[in-house]
Amino acid sequence: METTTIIKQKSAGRRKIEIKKIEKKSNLQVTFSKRRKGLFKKAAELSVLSGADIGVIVQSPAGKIFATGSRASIDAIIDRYLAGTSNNNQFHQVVSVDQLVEEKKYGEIVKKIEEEKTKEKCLMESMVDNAKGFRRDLAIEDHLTLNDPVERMAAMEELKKNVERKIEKMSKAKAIIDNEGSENLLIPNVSVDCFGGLPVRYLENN
Amino acid sequence: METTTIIKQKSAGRRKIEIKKIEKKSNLQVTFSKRRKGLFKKAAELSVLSGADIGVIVQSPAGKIFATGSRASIDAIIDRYLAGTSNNNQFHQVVSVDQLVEEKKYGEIVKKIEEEKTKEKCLMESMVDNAKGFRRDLAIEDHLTLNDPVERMAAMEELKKNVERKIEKMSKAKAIIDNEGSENLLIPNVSVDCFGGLPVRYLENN
DNA sequence: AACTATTTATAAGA
DNA sequence: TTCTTATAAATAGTT
Repeated sequence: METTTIIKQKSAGRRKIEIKKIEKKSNLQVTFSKRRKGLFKKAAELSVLSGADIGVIVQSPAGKIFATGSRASIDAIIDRYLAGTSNNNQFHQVVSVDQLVEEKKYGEIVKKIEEEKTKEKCLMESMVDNAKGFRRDLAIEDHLTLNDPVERMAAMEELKKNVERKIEKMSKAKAIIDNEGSENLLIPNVSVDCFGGLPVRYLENN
Repeated sequence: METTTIIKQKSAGRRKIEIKKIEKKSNLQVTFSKRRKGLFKKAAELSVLSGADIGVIVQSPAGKIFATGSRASIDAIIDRYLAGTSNNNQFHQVVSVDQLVEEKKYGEIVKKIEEEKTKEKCLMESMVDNAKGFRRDLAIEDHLTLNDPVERMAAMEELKKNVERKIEKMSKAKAIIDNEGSENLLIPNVSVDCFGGLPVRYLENN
């Protein structure tokens, strides 16, 4: 007597897909859901493992917005992002005096300050009359309890005040550079990249 | 004669790790680098596959900042993020009239507008005197060519103007609600979550 | 929502 | 840093 063993495949299993817009609406919905969740998990893991501050914001095709961020609040990250600048591939040097002091690298501090001072001086001289090249400014609030137009307006007013404070700060910074050098204008290194629309080019070598 | 076959393991292979701060500095550096790259790849893939707008910003423990964003620019995302609000778990309904029109769901449009109108009215009435609960406002610019204090100041001025425009817009929105209802105040659904510091809680059920 | 075969990401090691 | 490889983790298609 012969027996036939039928192994029933319960699933076809994962298949490779091409990374391009999913047209089938039901598939798109479920893929968005799965991968959005996966992305947030990866962000959280990276933050915990490395201590990095991370902010992620996603808007689904249906217009629903999801955001996640690390402990230091997106605010602090954005603030530093705003303070930092890049010009094509010519980045400013990362300088964190506190960190260097902690590592007792006083020589490096002096060296970096001198470098920054030179850079800022050059930039100041060459770009005073060339400050119109920006196109976009972003405003964001990450608070959880804004839920009516009145609150939102109040938040906007607050943001406006914050911007004014930042402008004041930058004015002082400019004065300091003019008078004393750029010791108080230490600038974090910023790498910015865009994907979508253009070919995907996430940072490979930084 | 006997032969002994030695199978040399070229690598120990991947091992499971616990998701907690990596203490060994060299490991942390390489893990940050790999996972940051992986995160950006995932973000780019999600954006392409689903057409979602995505912004990711990461600051390494060393202070270096990386950012990536989808085609519609982080600006547009943040703008909608700012327009949208959430109150604990009581979210506004996603309403995209264009989308509904495309799907010829006119009945749903009317229904949703009515729902929003009711919600806004309730919120307006109950929260007029309670608009002080926010704590943070964020300012960000994602332009690549700001590279000196003068340019940054100019950007700040521009941001200030944008904020003023937004306040004006919100004022108009408020007037519209008062006079006509909330048809022009369709609010995206916003889900915000924080990880790090607090226990990791990325969105499981949304 | 679950399942699972596969693909993809990645921890160590070289 | 860059490469390899064993293994862990994510996920596409199915139910």
